[in-house]
Amino acid sequence: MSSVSVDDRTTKAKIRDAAIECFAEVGTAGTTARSVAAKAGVSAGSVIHHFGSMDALRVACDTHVVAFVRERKTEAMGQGAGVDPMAAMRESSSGPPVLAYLARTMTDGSPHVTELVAEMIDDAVTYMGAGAESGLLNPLEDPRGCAAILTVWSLGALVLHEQVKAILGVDLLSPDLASDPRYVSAYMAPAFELLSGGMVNEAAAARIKSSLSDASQEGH
Amino acid sequence: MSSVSVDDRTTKAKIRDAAIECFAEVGTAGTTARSVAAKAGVSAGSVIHHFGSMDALRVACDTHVVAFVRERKTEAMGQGAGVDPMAAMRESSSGPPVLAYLARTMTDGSPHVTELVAEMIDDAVTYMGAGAESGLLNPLEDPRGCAAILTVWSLGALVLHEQVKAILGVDLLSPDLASDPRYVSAYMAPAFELLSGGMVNEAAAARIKSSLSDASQEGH
DNA sequence: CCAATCATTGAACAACTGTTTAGTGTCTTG
DNA sequence: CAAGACACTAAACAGTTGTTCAATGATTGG
Repeated sequence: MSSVSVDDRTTKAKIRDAAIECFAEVGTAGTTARSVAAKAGVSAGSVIHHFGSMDALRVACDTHVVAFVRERKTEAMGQGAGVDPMAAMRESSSGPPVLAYLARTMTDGSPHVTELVAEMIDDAVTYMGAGAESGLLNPLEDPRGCAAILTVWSLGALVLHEQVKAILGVDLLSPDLASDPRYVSAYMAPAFELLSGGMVNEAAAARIKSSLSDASQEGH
Repeated sequence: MSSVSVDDRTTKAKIRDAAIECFAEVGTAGTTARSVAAKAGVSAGSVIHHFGSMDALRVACDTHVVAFVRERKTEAMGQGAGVDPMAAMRESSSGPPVLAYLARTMTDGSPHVTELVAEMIDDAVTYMGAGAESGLLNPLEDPRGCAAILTVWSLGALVLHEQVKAILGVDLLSPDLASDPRYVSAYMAPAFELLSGGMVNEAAAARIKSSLSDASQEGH
């Protein structure tokens, strides 16, 4: 077995993975060609030689991460709808830190990432439809709208993982998040309370809902 | 009236406001001393002269924005609890773009911003308590936890405002957001549906809840 | 085995960064 | 009115940035 602790990645792949790490750690503007080169164990010139420019490297990382996430997603969907579609990406300990990369670069406006978000909403619609059929979830008036909001909230919490850690003591990027008791008690429990009819009074909600639809009618 | 279209701000205040704009537009790492100077109509040396260093300027912006938000917050709380505590900051059209600044810098880990988030959670607890007394909201098992989750979701959506604009066609930073019919129909309506007991089936939620509390007990 | 392509490097480049400095006005204060 | 403190600037500084380039070593196809 020659593959024991031997890095058989291409130099280009090494550089790409190192860049993903850098982007995840210090952000898009903070990563330099030389820091990527140092982390990959090559020269700065080699980074440019393989990718042409730092912008192109950024694009290559975007497409690679998005493709990676896409794979894991379809993998996870094949095994039935879990409650947490992001668990698969979190728990893949090997390879570059794709979740941290997404959390960092989601605010930098990459078109690939925006596409990915749209796909995640599509997936959420599917997941929630399956949950409705199994009786876990109620049928919704606006399934796509609800899936979009829920996805944005979920991704937003991920982007704010540092704030979440400071406030709730929970690291949303931790690979073994699901088994963290604080995650269950401080994050999942309140979230479930809010989403299982705990927050807005139903009678009041009906009143507000009608006034909302009135207001949106005015707009047309 | 000598105040008609006369900028009576101190040079220092001009520089600070220009810096807030720059940070909001291109982020912490993207703003340079010269770009701030250009926007303020002064020289780069003057920026350093007034603030000592770029890091100190960043801190000054943080503290100023946080203080500004604090003022508006207590102002809004004095006038009774509205549904949207961030409306006041959004609609203050004059002055630097504090909301955009927060949305940009919230991921850059400033201690002042973290403090502010903690305060916003405190406020949310108060708001939600008032809502419960007025009958709009149900009493919650974990008021603080729910307030924290709701605040993180709300701020996360703000941080992802560019993604939200691309997906829902709604600009969460727009000063007249509340009167945008797309905001009402594409954001508020689904959010209300989710939070008014629309999503998780109550019977299923009860089952999950008990299993959640079991799991968190194991952790101790 | 030779030639040609490719990978890789260290040095050099211009452009930019934050910051310093010396100098010039412009106030305030005695 | 004189003098010192302050505001402000343009120029220069050292450091870092992305990128280029010439040179060397490795691979590979004929």
